[in-house]
Amino acid sequence: MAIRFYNTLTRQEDEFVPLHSGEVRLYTCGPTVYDYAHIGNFRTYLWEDLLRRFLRFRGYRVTQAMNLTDVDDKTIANARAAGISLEDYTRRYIDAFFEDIETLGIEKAEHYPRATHFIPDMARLVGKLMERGHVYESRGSLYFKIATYPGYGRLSRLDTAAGVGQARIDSDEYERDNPRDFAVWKAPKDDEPFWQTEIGPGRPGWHIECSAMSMKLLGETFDIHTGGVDNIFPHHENEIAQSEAATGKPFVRYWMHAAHLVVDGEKMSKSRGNFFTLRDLAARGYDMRAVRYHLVSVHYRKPLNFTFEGLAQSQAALARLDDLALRLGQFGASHTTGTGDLAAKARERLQGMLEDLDHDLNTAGALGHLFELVRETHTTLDTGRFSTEDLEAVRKVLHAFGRIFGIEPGQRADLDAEIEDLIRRRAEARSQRNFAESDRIRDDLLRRGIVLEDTPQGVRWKRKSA
RNA sequence: GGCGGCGUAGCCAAGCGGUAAGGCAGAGGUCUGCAAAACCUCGAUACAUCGGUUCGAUUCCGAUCGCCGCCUCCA
Repeated sequence: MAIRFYNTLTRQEDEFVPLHSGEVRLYTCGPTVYDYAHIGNFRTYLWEDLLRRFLRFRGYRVTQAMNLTDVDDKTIANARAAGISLEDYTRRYIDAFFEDIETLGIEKAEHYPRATHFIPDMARLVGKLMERGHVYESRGSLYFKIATYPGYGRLSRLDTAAGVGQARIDSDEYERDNPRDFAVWKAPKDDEPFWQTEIGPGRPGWHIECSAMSMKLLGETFDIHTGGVDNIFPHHENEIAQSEAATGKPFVRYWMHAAHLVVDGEKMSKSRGNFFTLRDLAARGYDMRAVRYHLVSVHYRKPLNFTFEGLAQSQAALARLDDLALRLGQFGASHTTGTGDLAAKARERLQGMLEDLDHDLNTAGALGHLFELVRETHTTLDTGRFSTEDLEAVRKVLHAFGRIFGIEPGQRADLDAEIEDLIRRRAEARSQRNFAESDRIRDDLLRRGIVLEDTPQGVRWKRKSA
């Protein structure tokens, strides 16, 4: 079964075949480090992580680069407002970003290129464009002339002949031949950081950064480039233009874009008070595993309407997965009363999951198969007729889910000795049918956030979900 | 104005030509010392509306309504 991805370039699902057999080169547009990333950003990063994990699960070696934009108008302005250097300012948010992706269980990419570390490469790329006649100068800045690149507008399907509004042109501080021409190199200003390079002093335009770093790390043509839908134009369109104009080669083979997250049906914005970072959700007591589950459970090309009710629903769904894993953990080595029917079902459900994921990462569909298996497993376990093979097969599916979705079911921190002792004492009381005492201990543990469940295999504990 | 997306049960959400997966919430029941968990049963004559194509449409085409995004920095 072939993997198919929706390709923004072709506007259809294309079969995925990497350039180099067995290897995928992936560039995921990363954060501009001027502030904490918000859950909308993480919706995209989490989806990209799922893409990476899925490709790896399918046996590909993945080389991923995610850029950190540490020089642009906002970072410069904010650093100045804070009265510190650009580097000191951005380091704060770079550190926060890495903490956040750790919190969410996002796998580390192979490369996290920082724009300020690749200035010579960008200058070299601009130099190449100059040689080839794609660039003109205006007031010390260098602009890409889109009229010199015939393919311009293919990705975003914008009509380049039609100009943008007159007001836009008049208000612009730079002079350009065509309002859609864009800066590849910005003239130095006294109060802004700039670099001395082979093409003169200045700082890079936004788009040139991704072109230079992606081609340097992944090759002039690579497999997948991702980002949010808002990046389609102008960012990705411009990347294509300058990259292909410089090399004469196709830049990216599959362009994939994630739809936005909205909150209560509205765009997230600080002024509306519906702007959330990961830290905001953690402060409200939400489980980060549930946040991950929630943001990844909706198909990436559909807008995700974030609500706290929805997050609570995801938390409950995830608890069901955790409960099954915990129940499976109660069974030991050998069970041979069954026929292996459950194992067959497990293989079938895993197959279904993978087929849905093959189909443009249909996570919601895949979860449907998984929960079918959850019910089938409980039902079989209730009958008591199952084999070790059955248990192993289900565990394997849960583990596959864990690897791909980045959430291992049944994960829980260990208990401290005092809690363990209380559980033991309750079991003793209960075995003596001293229910008053056992219930008292159970209530006490519940107050400490530990839920006990009595089963034929003995007592099972878990942490109370928020 | 141009381009693109979305509208499926109380909520979330798959399916996308053959008669509606899954999750959450809810009701009843089984099990349990009691709970919890789990299991069983119950929910859309129906997929925004109206037309069209088809033997047959939620699924294709057109129109309408509603919501959202992009066209300027943005995941």
